[in-house]
Amino acid sequence: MRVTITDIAKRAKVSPSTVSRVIADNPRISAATKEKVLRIMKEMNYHPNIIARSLVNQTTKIIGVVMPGMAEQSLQHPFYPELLGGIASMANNQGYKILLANVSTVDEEREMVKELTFGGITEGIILLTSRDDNPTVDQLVKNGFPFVVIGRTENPYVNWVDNDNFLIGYQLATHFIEQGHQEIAFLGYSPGYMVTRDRLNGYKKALQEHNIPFDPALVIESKFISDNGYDLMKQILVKEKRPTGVIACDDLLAFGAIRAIHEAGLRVPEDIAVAGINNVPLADYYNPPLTSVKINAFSLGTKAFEMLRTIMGSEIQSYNRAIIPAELVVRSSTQR
Amino acid sequence: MRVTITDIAKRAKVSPSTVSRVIADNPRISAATKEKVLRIMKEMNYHPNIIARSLVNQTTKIIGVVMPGMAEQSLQHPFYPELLGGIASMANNQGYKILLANVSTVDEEREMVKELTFGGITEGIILLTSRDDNPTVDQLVKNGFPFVVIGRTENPYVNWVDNDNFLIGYQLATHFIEQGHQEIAFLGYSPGYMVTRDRLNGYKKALQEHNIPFDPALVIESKFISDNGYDLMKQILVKEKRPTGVIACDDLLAFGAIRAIHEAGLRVPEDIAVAGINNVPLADYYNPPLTSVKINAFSLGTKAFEMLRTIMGSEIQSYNRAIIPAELVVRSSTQR
DNA sequence: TTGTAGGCGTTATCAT
DNA sequence: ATGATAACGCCTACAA
Repeated sequence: MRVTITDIAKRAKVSPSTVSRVIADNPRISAATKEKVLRIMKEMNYHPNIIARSLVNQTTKIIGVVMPGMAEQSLQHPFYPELLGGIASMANNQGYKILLANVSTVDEEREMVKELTFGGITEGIILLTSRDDNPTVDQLVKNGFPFVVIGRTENPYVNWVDNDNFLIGYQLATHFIEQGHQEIAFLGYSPGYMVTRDRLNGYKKALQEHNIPFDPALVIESKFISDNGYDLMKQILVKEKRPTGVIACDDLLAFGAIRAIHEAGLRVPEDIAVAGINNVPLADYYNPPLTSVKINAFSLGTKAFEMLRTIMGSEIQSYNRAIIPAELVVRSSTQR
Repeated sequence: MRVTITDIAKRAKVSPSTVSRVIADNPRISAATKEKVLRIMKEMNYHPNIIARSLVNQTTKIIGVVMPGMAEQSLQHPFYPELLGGIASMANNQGYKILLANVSTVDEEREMVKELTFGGITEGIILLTSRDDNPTVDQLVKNGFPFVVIGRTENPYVNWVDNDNFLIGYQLATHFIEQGHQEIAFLGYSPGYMVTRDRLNGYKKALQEHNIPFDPALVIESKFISDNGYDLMKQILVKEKRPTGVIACDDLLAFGAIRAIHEAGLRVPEDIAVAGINNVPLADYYNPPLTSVKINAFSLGTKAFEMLRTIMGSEIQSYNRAIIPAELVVRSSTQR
């Protein structure tokens, strides 16, 4: 049996409320009893029951983090863990704990969010998503529950933090153009995911600004995060008009692409320059080192938590957006 | 204000206990009232308060996962997220939620574990650790709180799941020896971490079995997980007696080492063969593809949860160990 | 300064 | 089949 406030009270010959006051560090208590109670608490190895406290306070100091398909693949990607690290670090030193929810299907997500919101166990939610049509988001909006989305959504009534993916696409494409490229393939476009759409649009904008016609044949679709860059690249290599540059929507895609290029007897960057996005640790170690875009996932996480706190603490409704700057990291894979 | 069981009761003109019975699907209730209550619950969008329920049930359906230094670097490593995925997937479909605790210091870890155990919020704990002297472990043992360690510890009174690191070291070394190597460096030994010690011992055993003298000069120490394989390898390359093979305790270390080797104008595997451990996704994409050991982190996670459940559900004390088999994945980096 | 009593939302026991 | 009541462990007016 766990030791409770009443046990302490009995032993100290005081009332439970007195003990409670000691715990709360209430000033209206004599130094003597305070010290005595404190001593006994230590003796009996007392620890307050968080559940009971939550029930009366209506506050749990827990936030929920909902990740899609974690069990399967998402967490495999360095992007997610870094994000999580950011959230956790911020949450932790503000005394919050993180309830991690991995959901594999949209239905699961809906149910999970329902539980987390109505169940009273969670004070706020951070939702990782990048899909356009997320019913969960609409649901949360309807309930007026405090939540923040990481990844841009089209629903205007949400608080979100994200990178400027349009800018990322734009900067990458500009970088290639400045290096003299005209035929630049875009690898890993995934309709239904705003991320890749924004990036593609940025890419188009850059082309347009330099009067380079946009060629849809150079856009290769794929699932958002996947390791099939190798196959995608082979699709490109068989075409008669070979691009001189490749922008991949993810570093893993880029690595696969490079392998395909090498196998075809071509060199990177001399024959085809390649860049990725996300700047995974190994981008720097790869051969050749891969030009990429640092997404600052950790900051995305910390910012998201910060925003959530603001929302939770405030009575006035507001819809906030935060853009975490991304950073082009140029390495040998795109340098002549 | 959130809608409670009493609100439902009033509206349905029944007592709270009746509503509670409906929720619990108690058979001793008339179909009529049951249906009515159910309907009103839906109408009013009722959801049970998990906190209140936990308080009376003394059960939360939450387990804690404590990771060291997550905020900083651990989570960066593909190993951890995969582990987490395994735990989460298992937990989820058994109706458990995961409370994620990232701790950066030993003190923090101790405090966190105290809160999680005595606070009553958590029914069991999975502790990720690989350090020998973990006071937290001793503490948990002392309290008789259900917990499972991922990573072997020396304390005999713990339940743990791990790979057979001795075997991993042994198999890797044997593989090198079979390829004709005699001078095999061991990169990334880290005293204080059982993992690397076990691996080193396995390596020694293999040497011994083949009558190859053990040369301490070939063992290069480093912090457990770090990205300084490049520098470590340079230390080796300046030595007069150059090894023909390198076993790195982690793939990232191996990647760095390969870069150093290439920079020195040598080839992998022709001049020096290199293998890593953990089989990160990019091992396969690297140039050359890296021989590594698949750790099956996901299984480590699922098994850990399974074990935890067993412990939580059983009154009889027992100390269980589970070994998740690792698997040597031979690629070009060690093949002539 | 300290104690008493009521309540947070639920479940479980005992009546009816 | 249903209702009243106590309890889970803690907090907080209100009293003393």
